[in-house]
Amino acid sequence: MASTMKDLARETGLGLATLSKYFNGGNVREKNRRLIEAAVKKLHYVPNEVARSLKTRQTRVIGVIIPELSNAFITSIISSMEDVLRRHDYAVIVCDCRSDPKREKEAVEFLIHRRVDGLINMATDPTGAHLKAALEANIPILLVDRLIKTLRNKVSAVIIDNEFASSQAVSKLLDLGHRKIGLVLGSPRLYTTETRLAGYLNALRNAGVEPDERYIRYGDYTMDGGYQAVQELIGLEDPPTALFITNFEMMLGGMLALQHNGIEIPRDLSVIGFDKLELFSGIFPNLTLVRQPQLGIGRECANLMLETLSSKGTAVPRVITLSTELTEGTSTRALEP
Amino acid sequence: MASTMKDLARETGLGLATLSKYFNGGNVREKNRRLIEAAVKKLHYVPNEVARSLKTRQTRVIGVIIPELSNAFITSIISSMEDVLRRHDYAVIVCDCRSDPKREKEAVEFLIHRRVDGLINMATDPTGAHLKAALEANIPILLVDRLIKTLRNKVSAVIIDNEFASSQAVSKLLDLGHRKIGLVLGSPRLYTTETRLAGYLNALRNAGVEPDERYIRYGDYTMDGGYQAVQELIGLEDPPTALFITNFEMMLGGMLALQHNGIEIPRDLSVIGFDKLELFSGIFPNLTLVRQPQLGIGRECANLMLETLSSKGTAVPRVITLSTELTEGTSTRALEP
DNA sequence: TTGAAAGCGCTAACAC
DNA sequence: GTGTTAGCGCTTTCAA
Repeated sequence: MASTMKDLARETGLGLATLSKYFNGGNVREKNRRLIEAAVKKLHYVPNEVARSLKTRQTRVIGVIIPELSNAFITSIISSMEDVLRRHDYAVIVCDCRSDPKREKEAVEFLIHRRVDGLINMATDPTGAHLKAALEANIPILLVDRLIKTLRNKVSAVIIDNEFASSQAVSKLLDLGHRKIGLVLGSPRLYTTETRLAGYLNALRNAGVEPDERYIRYGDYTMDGGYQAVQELIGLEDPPTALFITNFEMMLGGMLALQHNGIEIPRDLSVIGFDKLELFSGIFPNLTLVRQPQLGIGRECANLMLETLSSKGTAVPRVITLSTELTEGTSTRALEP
Repeated sequence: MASTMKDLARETGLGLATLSKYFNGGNVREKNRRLIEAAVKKLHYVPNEVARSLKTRQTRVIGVIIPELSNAFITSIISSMEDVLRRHDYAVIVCDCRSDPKREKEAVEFLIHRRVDGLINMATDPTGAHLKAALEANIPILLVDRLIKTLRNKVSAVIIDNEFASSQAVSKLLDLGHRKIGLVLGSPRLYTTETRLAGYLNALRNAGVEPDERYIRYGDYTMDGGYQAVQELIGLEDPPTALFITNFEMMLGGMLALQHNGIEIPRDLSVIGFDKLELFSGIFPNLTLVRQPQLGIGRECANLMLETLSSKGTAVPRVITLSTELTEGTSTRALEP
């Protein structure tokens, strides 16, 4: 059986209060500190975080709910987030809800029972219904990547400037003379889908180009979806001369579709993609793309959560918007008149 | 403030024991059960798992320590593992140690403090030194993917039959008439590296082929490493006619190297790879490869851990070896004499 | 600075 | 079946 503070008290002849103070960084007489340290070593004492949690009413655990763990964009965020959090002695419980709103809600409940100190969520359910219980339980919530309208001003968030990212990419294509620009989006009601669409529309309108519905496709953020969407776009009677594909998986699928159809980039079609993931920089080396600061997102999440936690409820919800970068490759070219 | 069982007791007029029994699935008079359910609803009662943990001495938390979260093979294991575990009301704390033995050891300590019920570890440190504290604390340990020699018969494990997988792949190449077979391995001291090497050597020797050291390269399980290794192999004076590349990342890197050198598969070189990851089945569609049952590995891990936990220390350490599958594509061909 | 004692919310004897 | 009670291992007043 593991030894407890009581054992230490007996061993050292000190009181519980002194020991507790020692472990929590308080001042203890030099002689006693040595006494304690010796006893700790002798008895292999390890503080019991569970008991401490019960008393302090904080578990130092953050629950993280994500749509998919098998997604490089998400794991790189989690990875950097967990790094910062653990360095501050917070543990991370990850719940993968497989993009299923029902599972997502269950995960919230699961984590509430566990009395997590905070919740970080890349939301699957765009209505935010799943977070109601956490809101009522007064658990700090942090949204990542996807805002939820009904929770505006109620919870903090770390996002990227989707509208700008999208309009910047599209403007780039417009500048090159393209007018027929295909857009491949994620699933319809998602925050990122809607904001990226908005950026696209803005850019077109600012350039005096009337958006054409046929050029807008939804690819579910999956590779198959991207393949399908691009397939449809290039099959149009009056196909686009340029493509903006708004996530990594769809980009891969899209590239395949182009390959299968013998369409060469940028000779036949200009393409701007999304997300640079190290692993694949080699495969399609020269794509022009919108890069999100994954590591920065994770870090900001961790820090914002830490800040919220240490403010003990006085913190006002805050939205941190990180900017993306358009890195130019060789997958776009000017449209000859 | 959240309500407690005491509040429920006051509300219902029942004793704590009755309530506790109710929540733990015991028999309660029908009238009382209704009383309790009404009170739970009214007071928004949520059981406090922390208090329960303190009393029962089990946290229902499993600590998982992995070398990298940004690795599709690993996340798919974790994903299926977490799924099963959460269904049994166990939470998973994931610690990514970035393939750093120091961080790995810290993670073990971190999790011990948290009083996790069990530890699942894809080990970075092949000596197993990091697990000593957990062993002493009598925490059930489960190794995944990589065995540790010094812990033999002391801890359970879920692995694949690396030797067989490797020798099967190499035999396949031998059958096709290849004698000069290049092997790209992971980092030198890793379990998987050593066992896959052993399988390679066995297959060669069984076929009466003397292994050639120049054909054996270490690619660190990274894409760059794979690129480099393949680059070296094809640059040899007497280059191999076939390649066996023992993980997914190195395989990608290797394919790139071949591409850059204008080497066509299988015309110029036969290749067998490792791990099928859905996302990329489209990119290199017809590779012959060794497939590991990732989902099965995760599931087996979860079940074995659950079993160990419910046996309350009476369970004998057990190694579960799952088999791989060699799926034939079109990346190999018979060597013409 | 230190010690005694109360209590965090729950479970599990034990007695009824 | 149900109630009473004593902890689980810690933190934290309050006095000394």
